[in-house]
Amino acid sequence: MERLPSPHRPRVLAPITRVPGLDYDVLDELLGYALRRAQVRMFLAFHAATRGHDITPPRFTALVIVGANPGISQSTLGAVLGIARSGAMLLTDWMVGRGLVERRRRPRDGRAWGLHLTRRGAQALDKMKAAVLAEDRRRAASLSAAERRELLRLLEKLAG
Amino acid sequence: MERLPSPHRPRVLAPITRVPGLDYDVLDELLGYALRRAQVRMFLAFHAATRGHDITPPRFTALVIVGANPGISQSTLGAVLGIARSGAMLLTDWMVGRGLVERRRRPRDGRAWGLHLTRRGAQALDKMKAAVLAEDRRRAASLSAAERRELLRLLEKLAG
DNA sequence: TATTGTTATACTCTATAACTATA
DNA sequence: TATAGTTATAGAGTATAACAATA
Repeated sequence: MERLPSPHRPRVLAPITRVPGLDYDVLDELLGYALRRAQVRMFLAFHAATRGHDITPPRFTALVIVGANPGISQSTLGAVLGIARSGAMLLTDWMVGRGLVERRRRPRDGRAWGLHLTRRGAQALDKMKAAVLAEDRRRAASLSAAERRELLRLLEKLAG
Repeated sequence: MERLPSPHRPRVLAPITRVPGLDYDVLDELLGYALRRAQVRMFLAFHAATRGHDITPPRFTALVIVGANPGISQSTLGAVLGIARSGAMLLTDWMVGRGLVERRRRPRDGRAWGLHLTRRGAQALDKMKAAVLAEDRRRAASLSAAERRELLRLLEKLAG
């Protein structure tokens, strides 16, 4: 049962275009502001790549992490995403409700669930990964391959 | 009248630390994900620099833009921030309520307001700009000056 | 005691839509 | 007709707090 997008769902960030003739003052010297603008652009790439999948960056991240780390707990998933347990729970509910992930009881610890991709989840994720990666590269086409690698390196170094 | 921070206000993003021993799969190859992590780090810098000011990145951006472009309209301000008119209105209400900005009628166009910093707003903004810029640089101290410039250049190129 | 998952609740941000006044 | 501002309303995302089950 495909969920109809409500009038409020599309929620695509507008591209933050520079308004001509305006003075941006100190904003032009702030890494934080430059990061924000670049991130909005890459979010639009993400959105274009996943159109019609009802997916968001946190949801995609969660699926990738579950896929690469089968049996991970909801709490650890929340730690990866930097959100509270209650949020990780709602996110998991969404993945389970979509039939992409299943909760399995852990043999050693009756408190925690282990999360696993379903067959359908694995198939859907493979397609999404390819599409997102391709679009991420396409939107960064204004950079040379060397510049792209250098940007990734500097961002990693900055994020710590 | 200083507004008391409700239990919900602090709302500081957790630093997205990499969980050791976990496989991040394709996320490590995505510019979008690297940008997000770096941006969270720089947001924490912003938060540290503006502690106690009840300020957020959009509010700071708005104040800087009004300061550097006196007489700007709410709609244009919204365009800079990439938000709808209604949101620009609430943002302006906040600045006016804080005594940082005032709305002045325009002589030529009775529809639009012109936004201007108050004397108090100009003083507060000067302090904030200095603090935010210093902290932005401090958090990027893991980069050399040349790397910082190169990162800014690449981000500008990417954001378009 | 500490941790995992869960539920209930609250808040921020932003969107859409309809309206008023002015151009 | 078009634009600026305004108001009302709705939804997504995430937080805190309290609780039960398990460790």
